[in-house]
Amino acid sequence: MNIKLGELLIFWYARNKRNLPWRKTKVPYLIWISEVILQQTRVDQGLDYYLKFVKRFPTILSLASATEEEVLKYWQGLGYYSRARNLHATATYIRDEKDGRFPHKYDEILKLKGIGPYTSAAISSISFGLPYPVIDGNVTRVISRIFGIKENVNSSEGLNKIEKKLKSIFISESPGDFNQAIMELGALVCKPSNPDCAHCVLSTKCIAFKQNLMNDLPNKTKARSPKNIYLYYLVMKFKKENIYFVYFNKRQGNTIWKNLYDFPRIELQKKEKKSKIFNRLKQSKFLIDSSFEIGEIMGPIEHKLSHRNIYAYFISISLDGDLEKNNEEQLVDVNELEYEKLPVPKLIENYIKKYHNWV
DNA sequence: AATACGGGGCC
DNA sequence: GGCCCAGTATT
Repeated sequence: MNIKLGELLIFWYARNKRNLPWRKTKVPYLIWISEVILQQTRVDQGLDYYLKFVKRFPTILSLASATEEEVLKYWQGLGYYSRARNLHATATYIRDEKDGRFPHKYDEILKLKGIGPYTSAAISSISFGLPYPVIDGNVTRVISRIFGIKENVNSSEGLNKIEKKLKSIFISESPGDFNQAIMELGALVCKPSNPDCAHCVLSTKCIAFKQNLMNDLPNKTKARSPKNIYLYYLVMKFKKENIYFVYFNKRQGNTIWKNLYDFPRIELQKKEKKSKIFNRLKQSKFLIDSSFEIGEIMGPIEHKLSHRNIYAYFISISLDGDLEKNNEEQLVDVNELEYEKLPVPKLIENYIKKYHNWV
């Protein structure tokens, strides 16, 4: 008896898989949403977002009918917000151009905004039973260990080897189960550090295990260290008809947190003295013609991203009244109730929750 | 081929 | 403090 490696994987998966909501369906829309949420995101982090998202937007049509702002609000805190913008854009595209039906072919799915090779293969295999193997971080790790692939998996050479070996064990009769099985093994057993080889169904066939290379594989290019930036947010408050408002800024352009809201800000590469900040502040285009009073400064609040270490300061500023609107930034005056509907970056959410007072 | 894009968990 | 995560788009 010579059981195939792929069969072993599927057998293990059947007995050990987690009970996750998107595993109870094959509906392309739901698989799509789950796969996009899980891009660069762990199940634990994405699970609640998935449940709330599909409850509010249960169909392609409901998602297409919503505003992007509301979709972003449901995404708030999850990061990589282009995912949410692309989901919304693609939903409207499918509604308007595809008769509301999700495409059925790998190549068609691949063309959709926000869907790359991984996600198209995942949807194709899980929803439509098409024989496309997925390659994600889990698969790369599992394959490189099983076959002892030492090439840098970030290189095209390494990736080609991964792909070739993966195809050699792929079970095209059960593509969805195979794909989820190998990812599940990567997530639960063949973990990045301290893999649980003692409980791995593949250990006897695993080169990394046999040669004790588990902690050396996969061989990856190490990430560059993040850059420090210093943000000085202007929290401009004023009173209108006995209600307190703050100016928020809808972020424009192709940059971080696009279409989310924060405050007008001064961005610096280095930490500067308060006096220098105040000088910059008084000359800022928002305040140059207004009368105002500087209140307390909060911070720094540290906010660490994969590519940035942000040190954020929040400068409370009391205005006498309305500001003249500035064209370059999209300023909106927002009160406490209106704020609840606005999508904001986690950093801003943290500040508001912990430190901001509206009056 | 390299970089931007978020945020959280683990060691 | 670095590494990694059910990646994609852009340069």
